[in-house]
Amino acid sequence: MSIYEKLNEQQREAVFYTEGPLLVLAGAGSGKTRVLTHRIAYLIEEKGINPWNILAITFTNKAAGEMRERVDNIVGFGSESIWVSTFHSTCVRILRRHIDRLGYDTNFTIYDTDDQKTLMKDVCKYLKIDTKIYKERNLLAAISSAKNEMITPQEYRLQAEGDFHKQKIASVYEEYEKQLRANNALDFDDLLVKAVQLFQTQPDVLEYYQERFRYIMVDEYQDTNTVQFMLISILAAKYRNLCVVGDDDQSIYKFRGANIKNILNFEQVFEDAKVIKLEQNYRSTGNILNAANAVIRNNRGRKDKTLWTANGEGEKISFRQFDSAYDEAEYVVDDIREHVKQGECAYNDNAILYRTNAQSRMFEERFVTAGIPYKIVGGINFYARKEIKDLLAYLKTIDNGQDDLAVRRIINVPKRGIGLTSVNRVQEYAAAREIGFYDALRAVDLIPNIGRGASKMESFVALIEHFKAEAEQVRISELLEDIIEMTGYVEELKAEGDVEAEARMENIDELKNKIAAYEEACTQKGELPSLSDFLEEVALVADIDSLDENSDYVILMTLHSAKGLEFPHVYLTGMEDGIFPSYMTITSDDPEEVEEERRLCYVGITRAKQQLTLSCARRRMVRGETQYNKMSRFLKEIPMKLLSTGAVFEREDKEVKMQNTYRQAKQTFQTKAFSTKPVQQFKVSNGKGPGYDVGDRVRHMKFGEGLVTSITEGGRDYEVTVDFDTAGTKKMFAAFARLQKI
DNA sequence: AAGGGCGGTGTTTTT
DNA sequence: CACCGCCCTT
Repeated sequence: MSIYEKLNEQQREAVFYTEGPLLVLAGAGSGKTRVLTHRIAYLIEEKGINPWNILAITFTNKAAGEMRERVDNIVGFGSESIWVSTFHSTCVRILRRHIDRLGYDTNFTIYDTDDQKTLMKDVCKYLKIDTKIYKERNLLAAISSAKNEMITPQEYRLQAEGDFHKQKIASVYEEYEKQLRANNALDFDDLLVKAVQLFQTQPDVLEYYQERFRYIMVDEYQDTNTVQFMLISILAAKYRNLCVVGDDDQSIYKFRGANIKNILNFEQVFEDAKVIKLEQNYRSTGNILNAANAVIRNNRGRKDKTLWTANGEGEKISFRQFDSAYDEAEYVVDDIREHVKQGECAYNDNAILYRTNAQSRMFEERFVTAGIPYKIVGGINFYARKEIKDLLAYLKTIDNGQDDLAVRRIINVPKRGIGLTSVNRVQEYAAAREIGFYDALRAVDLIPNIGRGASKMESFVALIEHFKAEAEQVRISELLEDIIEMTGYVEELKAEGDVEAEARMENIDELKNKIAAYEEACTQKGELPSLSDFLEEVALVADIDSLDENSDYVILMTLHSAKGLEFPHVYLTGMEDGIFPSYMTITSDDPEEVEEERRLCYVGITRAKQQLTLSCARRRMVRGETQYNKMSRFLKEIPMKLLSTGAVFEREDKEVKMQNTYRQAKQTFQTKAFSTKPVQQFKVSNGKGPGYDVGDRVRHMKFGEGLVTSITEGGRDYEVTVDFDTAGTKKMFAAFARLQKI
């Protein structure tokens, strides 16, 4: 029983409150994962609930794995039969069993963003839609939000009454759905939508899962969207043992349909819901927490709460402004190297966070030159790389011949002399007869006007048929080997012989490793590895899932990816208006948008346990042109007293003044939506200088105490000469030396 | 059929 | 800057 005594009062209350709807408002770092794991343990150990009856939904696969592990450590048995997974994985698992009820084949394929775009191109071509006016991206976005609100194409059509633009989208939506179905494919949103539809239309299936999932827990509830809400409400409708955990201040996924009302109105929807607030933070120092609180306080429409901590104040938050993004990266990388060198921390205690993926490049370059191990999370997903998608398309074709997209992707990869004209002929033939592309290909001799393309296509079909037969016999790893061998895929890359081809081959090796790991895992679980299973796993992994705590590298990622994680030292970079908050949100007339950015800032700050460094650059290349940005408005929301005095702030020398005028002129020119107030700059107390003067005694972290003998202005920093008592005379840059006046 | 070159365009953020 | 689509050449 003692494990529950280590929890604080509110945590314990949440753990013991097992029956009926429960909303746990858990501030950042307040131990919500602990609550969830202990709650599961409590259900099993103390309430005698069968692990089989528990469903826990997490935000990432990684979080799911960790939760299972932690429960395992507490309970010691039965944790493997708890259903812990993400919304998407949960739905796939259910759909694999029952989607035939909705007229799909159970070996459906999952389309990623890339596939969706390809399909949308086809749809637009077919409907003769000018993609200059209706961009694929926007069409897909419109469809996605419709799906997130559970609006079917038919309903969309009805709502579009009298609106030409919407009617156009309705037609696209209809055709898009039709083609998905024809390809026996589901997109990401469909996974959720079809699961809800399944429950809505198949009472026996619903009954089964309601009986099974008597206790439901949802993590990161603030980021659920309408479909997800419907899914859990319908599942929980019978037993009503629904526990949701979240923090409205950390809702950062509105752009993908997250509905903050799900958490704000939980008590209205479930009138008898119990609400428990967790406000004690165990993660961060007082200074970090106060900064976070100060920022988030500026948001309206949030549930009132203030995080507090029993941890000490800790170090001050360091803030630095640099001339360029290049300088910023240089500083951060050097700072990390220095800390590690001093033995203060390991590389993987450091995380660099930024608003957009593009910002990672600067840092990457610096890390490469510095020879420091690093890992960039996000950006281009491993499984979205060309070579990986190609090989997976082979596997998909072998697994599900109805996936036209996959077949068309590989029919001429590597080159076999099958051109676009031939492919189009087959496509037309298939469309006219309403059969699949591959099926048409099998009967290629019946297709008119194919000419000499026919024989090439026949041998392609023969190749695939060979693989299909083989797939029945051998393991996936062997199948892939054979695909590579027979198609000459790697051979072609070898012939290219450049760095890029080299990287692609490495990726292919990595794919082999992943397949081997999958097969290994299956053998361990005593299951038979299946191609469909593997492809499904692949479709739903996020890059963040591959983060490995045991490898020592600096971690770089977007603020979004950082949600739910924590690091001893966090660098929050690119703190500039126009970057963070992003240009899109500050020019938007919806103030909610900036509020979401502010929540993102709150998430970023609260990732830090001990040290937080905020940085920005005056000048930065964005999309090929130099931008001059003001400091982020969020920085100004942080009280000065929380910031370290050693930080070098704005220097009003001539060059900078000119830049200021230039950028202000530029910004006023660009948009009037920017704040009309003059830029409020942080100032060092005496107006300029590094905070000490010639003749002052100073202290250095490593060299001890000494006398400042000269200060000269360098390019973008002061060069300080110090006569140290023990270490001799050193010249150093003020920004790096971090000298303290004594 | 395929590859190279040119111009236009555009970004938050992700399962 | 980097990607994509289009057009041109071979």
